[in-house]
Amino acid sequence: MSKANDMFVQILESAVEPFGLRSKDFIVLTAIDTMGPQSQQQLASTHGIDRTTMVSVVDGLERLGLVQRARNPDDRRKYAIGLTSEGQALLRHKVAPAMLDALDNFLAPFSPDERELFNKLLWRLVYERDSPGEDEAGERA
Amino acid sequence: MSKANDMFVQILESAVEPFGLRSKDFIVLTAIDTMGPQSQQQLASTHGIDRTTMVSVVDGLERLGLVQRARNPDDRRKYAIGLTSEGQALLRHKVAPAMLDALDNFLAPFSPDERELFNKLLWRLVYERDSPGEDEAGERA
DNA sequence: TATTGTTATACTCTATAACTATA
DNA sequence: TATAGTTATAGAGTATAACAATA
Repeated sequence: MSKANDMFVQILESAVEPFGLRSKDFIVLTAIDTMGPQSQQQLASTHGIDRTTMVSVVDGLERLGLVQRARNPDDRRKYAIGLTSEGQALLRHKVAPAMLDALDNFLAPFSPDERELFNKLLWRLVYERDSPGEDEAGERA
Repeated sequence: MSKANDMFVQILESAVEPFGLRSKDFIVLTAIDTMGPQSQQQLASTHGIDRTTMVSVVDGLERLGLVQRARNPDDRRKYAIGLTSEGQALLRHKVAPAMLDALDNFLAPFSPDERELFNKLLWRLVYERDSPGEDEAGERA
């Protein structure tokens, strides 16, 4: 399991590395492209990233000219982190295709049916579970 | 994938934590119990752990009285790290069962057939792959 | 008072370099 | 000269605490 995940992570990291990105950057760019401009808190909490870490992630993306920090006029404490046109173009035409390629490479040992099956099993493993930590009364010493 | 692995790791770590152990410790203890006394280098390289890290892993296990450092008489540079009787008893009767319990808990969403299927798919994902990095000539820009 | 973003700081994990003793 | 073990050190990566601006 962990070995497969290590390969998975390394393949995805290698896919975005030529663009000077980490997989975290891809996640953030995709979230903005999909959901629209968001605050750093939203971007952080949605993806289980610490908000202080998100500062440097956005710093890096801004330095690359891929996102821009605009203030949210409705709540001036928040930013509205949005994609620049360059950021959107790079994500859609270069980075996302590279990620899809990498995922395809990772799943190369599987047939299309097996890919679907594997995905379903993984999904159930994560989400089809009794409320975690709720039945700890029955734990063994 | 990574989310499932995070759960996997956390469940296994929680299983050995009551014994004051980390999953790395379990791996080392099991390796010694299975293969017999080994040098720190063997223990390290076999499981992709750095040899300097292995020093502190063995330090911790020795402090807990679970392993002992004996010199290898055939090559006095090497240790022969062996289990103490306490270490073997704890591993076999407490830690290993806790690990099996944890694994069972992790795979709870699956039926027996699905567990076997999932294992086979994972195995193929890791090992049924073209020699990694060999066909990079065909990589895209 | 609480929240957003920021900075400085600390902590964990791991890797590198240099040393010793042995081969 | 090379290897096993050790130590000190440095580098990621991440988390905690405290602060300013805003709500």
